[in-house]
Amino acid sequence: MSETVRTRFAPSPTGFMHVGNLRTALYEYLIAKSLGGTFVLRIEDTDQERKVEGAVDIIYNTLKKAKLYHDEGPDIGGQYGPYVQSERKDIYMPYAKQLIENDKAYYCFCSKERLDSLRNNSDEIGAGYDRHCRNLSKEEVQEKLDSGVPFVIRQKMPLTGTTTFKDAVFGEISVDNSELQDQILIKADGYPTYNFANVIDDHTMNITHVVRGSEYLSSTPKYNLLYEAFGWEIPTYIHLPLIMGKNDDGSVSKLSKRHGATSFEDLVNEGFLPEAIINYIALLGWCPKDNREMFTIEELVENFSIDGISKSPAVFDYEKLEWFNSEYIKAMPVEQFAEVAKPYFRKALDTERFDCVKLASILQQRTVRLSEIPEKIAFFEKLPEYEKELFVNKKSKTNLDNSGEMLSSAINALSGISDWNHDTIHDCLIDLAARLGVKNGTVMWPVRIAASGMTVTPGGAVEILDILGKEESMRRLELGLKKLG
RNA sequence: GGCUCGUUGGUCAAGCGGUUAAGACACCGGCCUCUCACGCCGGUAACGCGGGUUCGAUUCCCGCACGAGUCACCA
Repeated sequence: MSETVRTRFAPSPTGFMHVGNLRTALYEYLIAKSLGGTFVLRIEDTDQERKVEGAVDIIYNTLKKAKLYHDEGPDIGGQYGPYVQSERKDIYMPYAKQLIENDKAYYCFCSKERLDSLRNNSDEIGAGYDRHCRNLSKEEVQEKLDSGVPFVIRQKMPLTGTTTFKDAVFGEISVDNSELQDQILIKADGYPTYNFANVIDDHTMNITHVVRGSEYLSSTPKYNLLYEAFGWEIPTYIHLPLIMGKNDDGSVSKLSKRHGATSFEDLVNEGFLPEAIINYIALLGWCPKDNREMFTIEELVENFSIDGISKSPAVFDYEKLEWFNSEYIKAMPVEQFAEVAKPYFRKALDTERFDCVKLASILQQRTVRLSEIPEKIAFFEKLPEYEKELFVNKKSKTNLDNSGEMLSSAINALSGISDWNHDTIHDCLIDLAARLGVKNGTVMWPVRIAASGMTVTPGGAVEILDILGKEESMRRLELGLKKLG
């Protein structure tokens, strides 16, 4: 028995990574790493009907992008393998049989139909299984087994008493044993249920800290009864508060697809950076001692502690995530942001013709989600149709008359620039405003409108002209002048 | 419905018997400014209710209310 902390992330390959799952993975990783322990990846694919092709790869990719590197797992091995439950199929049955021998479990031959009718005929919700097969005689069992009647194996719950356990977050929790169903351990197809596989795997993989969502809180006593039946040491439980989503009517419920983008992939597609997502979800249910908010994954490892985990559910707030995202974007060196943003540039324009770093520099302070980049820069590629009324702006003191004058003066002045760059354009236009005795905006507004065809643009007139280049700039200014008549 | 858990501003949350009850997001002002942003300054806004315990409860206990989770051959 080693003393090291071992946690495990045990997702089912469903084809996407729900943020709730990702947060669980994150905390499991943080708990292990902050305690110098080991983080294990185990794939729980005992539900053969819900298998999804390629789903395991999504898990690997997500973990990698999120920098939640596991120490053991199906892809990298380890001394507690195999790490895929379907490959461990044979190890569960002997344990189940051992339970039967010890009178802690029993064969159940009830058909699905019988169970269904049991449910339908009961007016009470959750009436559950009637324990019909619980007291079958040895002979009856043997006879059915011999004649090949399909069976499941159910856990034999104590009918009286209470089961109590201690959770590292929620404290002591007690449940009356009479509340516990005789849950199925081994399904008719021979596969173990999650409930059973989990316990067997966690124990045989030497998991010391079981971390999971608080939806498992009320079923944990069942697992403990299993541990006790085997005489195994009960692990440390760390149940995490749920992540909620806001419904249209203002109520909240466990975050699910109807709340919008709720998988890591969705979020990335919507233009969020993995670092921002991780940083945000780290704070959903955990708070550091010093209330700090910005954390790299390494810093999270340094600062994480179990006692900072909260009990109450947290509503997932896209606006706060957006704030984190914009903070991460702003913190990048501009060249790095240009690289990250390049795929989005391509959606709007020909990246060969424009300076991506310059584009990045005007967008960096204004980007909340990467996905909104294309619409912001589309005007560089193609000047949009626009009404001449856009030239009218009260604050800049421009109107249909003076805008034309400004434009023609600007064209005049700018045409003299031989070295077309940000500074020369800037100085030229500022000088012009001074010469004409008008405020800077009176020159800049019409120029920017003519250059972009938009009232709101990333960057100002100078930046836009610079990126457009002299030739295209002059063409657009002339066009604007013509439009003003 | 039974059981389990939870309850500090709209949201995330600090607080762990005595505080002017932090901070962040959002929101609202102002400044900066060639638009929008960024940045800076400032502002609005909270302890679910009722009983105890205590000199004193947001903090401890009990009820209630509200909310959530869970009651599958899904995980």
